Amino acid sequence: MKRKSKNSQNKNKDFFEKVYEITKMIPPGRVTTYGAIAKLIGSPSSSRLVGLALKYSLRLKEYIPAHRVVNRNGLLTGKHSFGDPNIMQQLLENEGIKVENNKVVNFKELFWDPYLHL
DNA sequence: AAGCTGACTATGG
DNA sequence: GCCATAGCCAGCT
Repeated sequence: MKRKSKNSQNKNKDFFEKVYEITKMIPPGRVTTYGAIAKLIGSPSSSRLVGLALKYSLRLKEYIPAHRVVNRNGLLTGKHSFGDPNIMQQLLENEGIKVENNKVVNFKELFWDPYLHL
């Protein structure tokens, strides 16, 4: 059956969904990076979309531990998207992650590699 | 409907 | 060693 072209809006929503799925995998007290997620999905250069997806994930009814995702420097670049800049840091500290100067302390050690989960 | 934006990252000057 | 630029791609306005 050929489908009408009106369904041409079949866009790759998988990207966002995968981002959500991977983000949910992140264990408490751990953090990962946009690049790692993007690479895991298959588009290492699409790290922006990861952040974008996480931003929109905040609107979702489902809870996504978006605060566990930081940039490759361990910097809380997305803290401002939580409504108030302190929320993200509070969430991280609540899980035992130390944040100093908007940066995750011992980021390298706390980094959770999604590949290890596969 | 078309263009802008963005929670990035790597590279070059 | 810091600032500027380019690539990336889809959802949002």
